[in-house]
Amino acid sequence: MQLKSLQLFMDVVDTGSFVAAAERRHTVQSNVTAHVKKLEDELCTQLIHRKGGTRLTTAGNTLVDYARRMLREHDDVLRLFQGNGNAPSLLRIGAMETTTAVRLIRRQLTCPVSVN
Amino acid sequence: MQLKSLQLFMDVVDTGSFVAAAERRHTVQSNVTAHVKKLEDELCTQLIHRKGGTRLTTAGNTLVDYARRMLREHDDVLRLFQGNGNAPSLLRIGAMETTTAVRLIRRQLTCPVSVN
DNA sequence: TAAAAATACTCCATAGGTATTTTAT
DNA sequence: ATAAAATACCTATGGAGTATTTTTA
Repeated sequence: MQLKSLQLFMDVVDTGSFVAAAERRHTVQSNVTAHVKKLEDELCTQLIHRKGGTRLTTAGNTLVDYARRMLREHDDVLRLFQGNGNAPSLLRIGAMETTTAVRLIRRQLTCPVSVN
Repeated sequence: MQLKSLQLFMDVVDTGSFVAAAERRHTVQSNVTAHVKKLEDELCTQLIHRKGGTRLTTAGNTLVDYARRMLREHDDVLRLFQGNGNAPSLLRIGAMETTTAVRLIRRQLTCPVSVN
């Protein structure tokens, strides 16, 4: 089971549709379908009725409670760790050439870095 | 962040070494290293000191609390959903030919299925 | 020098995407 | 007829493994 699947599942629950959930998470509908389906396979139960607008099954309703708690913990730990002690909060980047700047922003920045 | 990473992180914490954690989870040491490293990258902090036997950093100690809660919820939901109502609890497989039986057990069984 | 962890690399599963088909209003 | 979900298919990322190198008691 993946947190990402639970997240997408909750997005479907919140928005009421797979399409809307995909938009909210900046992904595509088929990806949402795949994640929910995987959850359903893992738990061997249908979680969402797909007729006449999405509606939670009993099992789905049960899962919601657990998903909320787990995702809440996840959010908490992320918020706690970002902006922690030794990590510099300021990122300054300088470049002489436009092309260089373009190359700089192509690098995926994960941890905050200071360039002096 | 993945639950699997948190699980392996906790295994290191519990066993005191990457090698032992790998054995416990039936995987390899380099995999444990990769998962813990990924967590450290995501949180931009070192979680475990690797000198003189593994020892938690302050950040690692903080993470332990969250990891425990999340993994506990995960275990709970799995236990709750296995052995649920409509899923048959008995699996019976029959085959006339040895080769057929061999092919049968090659199929990864996820949800419980009854074959009559 | 004998362990444990890091690193380099390979391979394969699968997540994420596009395009299409099916289903239901 | 149209909007949403399922399905088929493709590609690329990254997880899991082997082998090796570094590290440190």
